[in-house]
Amino acid sequence: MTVFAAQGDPRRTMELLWGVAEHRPARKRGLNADVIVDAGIAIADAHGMDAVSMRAVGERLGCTAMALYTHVPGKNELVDLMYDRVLAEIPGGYDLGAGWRAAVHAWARDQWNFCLRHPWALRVSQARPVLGPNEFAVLNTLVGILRETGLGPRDLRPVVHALGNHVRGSAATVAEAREAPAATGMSEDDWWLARGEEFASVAPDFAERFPLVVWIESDRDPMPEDAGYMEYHAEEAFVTGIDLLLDGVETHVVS
Amino acid sequence: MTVFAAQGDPRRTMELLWGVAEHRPARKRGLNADVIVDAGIAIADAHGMDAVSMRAVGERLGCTAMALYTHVPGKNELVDLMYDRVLAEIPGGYDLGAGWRAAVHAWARDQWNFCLRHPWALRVSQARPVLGPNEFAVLNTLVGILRETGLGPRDLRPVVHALGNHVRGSAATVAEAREAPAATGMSEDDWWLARGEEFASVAPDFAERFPLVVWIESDRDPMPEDAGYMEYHAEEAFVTGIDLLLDGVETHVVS
DNA sequence: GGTGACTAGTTTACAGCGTAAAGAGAAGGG
DNA sequence: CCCTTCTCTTTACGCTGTAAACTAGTCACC
Repeated sequence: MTVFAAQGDPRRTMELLWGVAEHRPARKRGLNADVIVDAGIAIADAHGMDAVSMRAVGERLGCTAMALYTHVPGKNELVDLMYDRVLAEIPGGYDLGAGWRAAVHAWARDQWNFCLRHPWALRVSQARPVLGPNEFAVLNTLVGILRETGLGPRDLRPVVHALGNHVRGSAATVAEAREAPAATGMSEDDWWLARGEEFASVAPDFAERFPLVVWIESDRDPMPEDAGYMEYHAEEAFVTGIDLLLDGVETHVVS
Repeated sequence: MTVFAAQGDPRRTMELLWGVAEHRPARKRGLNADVIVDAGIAIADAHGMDAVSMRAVGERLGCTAMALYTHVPGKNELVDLMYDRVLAEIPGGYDLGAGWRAAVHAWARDQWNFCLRHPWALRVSQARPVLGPNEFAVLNTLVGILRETGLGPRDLRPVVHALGNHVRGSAATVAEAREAPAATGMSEDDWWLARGEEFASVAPDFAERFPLVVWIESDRDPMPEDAGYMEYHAEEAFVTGIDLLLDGVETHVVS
């Protein structure tokens, strides 16, 4: 399920996001939006987004699924709140002493780590932003770094998009590679082995049909033994890709 | 639901993908893997990935959901087959007469159009590739263009990843923006309006808290009236982002 | 203090999902 | 003609988000 930003009762959701919901201290019996969001995050971190069901969250809190609806408008809104909450982990200030390139790399690295710590966050739609405070804080920080290039908003907007796409895309590959064994009941090695065997028998003329695929996959460094195939190559492509983008940015800076 | 490449009976799935399954012509009563895949694609194109259920596919073909299991191992495998089938639409040859930059742009444009024609294809996991013939054909084509740069596999692999991430990321934003109204029952304009109103009341100090967000969003050309907000800006960022990447590639070519 | 309003939480129910298991009915070979 | 084999249907299970109705506990007020 792709998760869309909340549709029902936008006011209530925004109030919860920005923390201006009137905190009803009276008559609280333990349950409130905060602990529900925490429980959701704990489940998502441990077992993935698909494991986050209203029943599962309720069970973790010792109540029924329906009890949650008193404090949270619905599941979509719960996911929005979870998303904005974890975004707060991302640091807000980067040292610009070593130049904007180094700062962007540090930012990208933090973003990457964040995505792997909370892979489910990658499933929240970017098309209808959650519009929570921490989402803006992250953007504000990145723009603060990029402004050091001396470029203006028109030039920097595509950079922001491209960086975000690259981080999210690379991280998604790794995140899915990690989720897959649990979802399919097959480890990465087993999967590639099983696929590879079938592969040879089903497409014996592979090298003739796709010579350039063989070419692009050639000339690789040997992989560390303990690394997952997809994971290792995705991380490599992630770092090099950031550099590629920044090389492109630099060509505009010089001019 | 993120769709993972098939786990059950890899042999059968690979045979179906590569078309070497023994075509059982005898005793066919209309139903076979091909028409099932076509029906799935038709539903997905018209109503999105979430509308593709075994029951829905069955209904479109005038049979029950369970009848499909005779011809297709399961839903994950059906989606894999749908994915590889539509990938065949992507052209296989690009004119290199105008240089590799123009060819990459043409490739990216075709890829972009493909993603918007079949937005559900963006939901197929990249971590466990489907390994169908058309997936390799697309890669083969792109590498054929990029090799014109004169760079080797080690340099080009990150380029392939970054291009793919950027196209997919940009297209996903648009695709989700188009899906969202149906999923949330609220048009894009209504949604932004409703959110915007709450926004002002809930975060009146926005400009002071996130000055750089305000800055980066400034200095925009006026938007065409008939364009969706997200859609318009995502396409703009897509095209400019490709150029940015290629600028980066070019710095390596010259050296 | 009694009483009505409000609120938090439970119970039940519904329509949808993927698919396992078993049965029905037709086609083809001996 | 019978028996095997294959296609398709029926039924069922456990899962999902959440609407609706109900229960119980707390507070304000006459």
